[in-house]
Amino acid sequence: MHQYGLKVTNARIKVLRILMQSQVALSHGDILTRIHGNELDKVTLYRTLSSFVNAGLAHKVATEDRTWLHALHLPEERNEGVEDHAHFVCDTCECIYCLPLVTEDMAAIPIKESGFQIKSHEYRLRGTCPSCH
Amino acid sequence: MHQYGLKVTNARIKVLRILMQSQVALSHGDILTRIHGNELDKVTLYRTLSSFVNAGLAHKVATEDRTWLHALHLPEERNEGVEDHAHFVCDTCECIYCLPLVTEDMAAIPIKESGFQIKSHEYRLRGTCPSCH
DNA sequence: ATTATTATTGCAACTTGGTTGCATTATGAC
DNA sequence: GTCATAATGCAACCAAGTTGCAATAATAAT
Ligand SMILES: [Mn+2]
Ligand SMILES: [Mn+2]
Ligand SMILES: [Zn+2]
Ligand SMILES: [Zn+2]
Repeated sequence: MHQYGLKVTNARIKVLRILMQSQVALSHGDILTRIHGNELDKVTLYRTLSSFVNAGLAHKVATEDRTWLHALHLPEERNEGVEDHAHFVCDTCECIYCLPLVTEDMAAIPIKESGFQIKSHEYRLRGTCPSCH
Repeated sequence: MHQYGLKVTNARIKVLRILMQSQVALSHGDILTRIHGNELDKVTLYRTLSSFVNAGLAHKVATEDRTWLHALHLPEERNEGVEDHAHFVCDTCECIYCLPLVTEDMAAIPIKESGFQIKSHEYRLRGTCPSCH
């Protein structure tokens, strides 16, 4: 965490652990309830999460119901220069999975000549996740 | 509008006109300010928009700052059975364009064998739109 | 055309997810 | 250990969207 320019605090250690243990992106509420005893102010959690995002440790995903989910960056993104990955939204459990899915080559082609200059892209899939069928 | 099972009202006519005239998806606020004199209750506008969505006349797109934009369905979707289209988000003007971009074949392949059952998908591009460069 | 049925509208109050200001406390450089 | 600076907790706040309900307008029935 030092290497990201962040002071090591109690709150950050707890939240980082929780994010590391999760297969899916987590909401503010998800994280709060996973904190034993709930002993963490909600504002502190908001600020902890955005410190992770600013430091480049995590990223956030907007959901359909106007909330943010947070997840650590994928290992692929750490090592190589992969910026964009896909997300899978489960219709049943509402979970959002980060998928190390390379979509680069898909991007430019279709609207190449239309005056849109593409810099990045997100591919979002919906359906049923492995643990829901 | 009758054909969609909706009563023809003043509010709906106004909002439908505004949506038809726009190249990009519009926010609640965008639409309110486009209404001459502002003479439309904010709740009525919310309900007008969701009546359009429920009736199958329009659709909504979630933005990064957790609000909804609304746009009429593309003509392609009306005629054929095209369900999903792509969106282009301009970094500069923040506008969101609906793109008649067929992404069907891209969907299934990469995570086919992973236990995810894909039902629909959205492809979101970011960059600079034609009127911003 | 008049009336009756039913959906739509407007207003006020409310909910929810998240932010801001500020005094207190903890971290890490020295 | 001392000190500068950043993180925390608390209360108040904000903005997008929702709900309840009485008044009103659109259409169907007569
Ligand atoms: Mn992700
Ligand atoms: Mn669209
Ligand atoms: Zn699931
Ligand atoms: Zn633009």
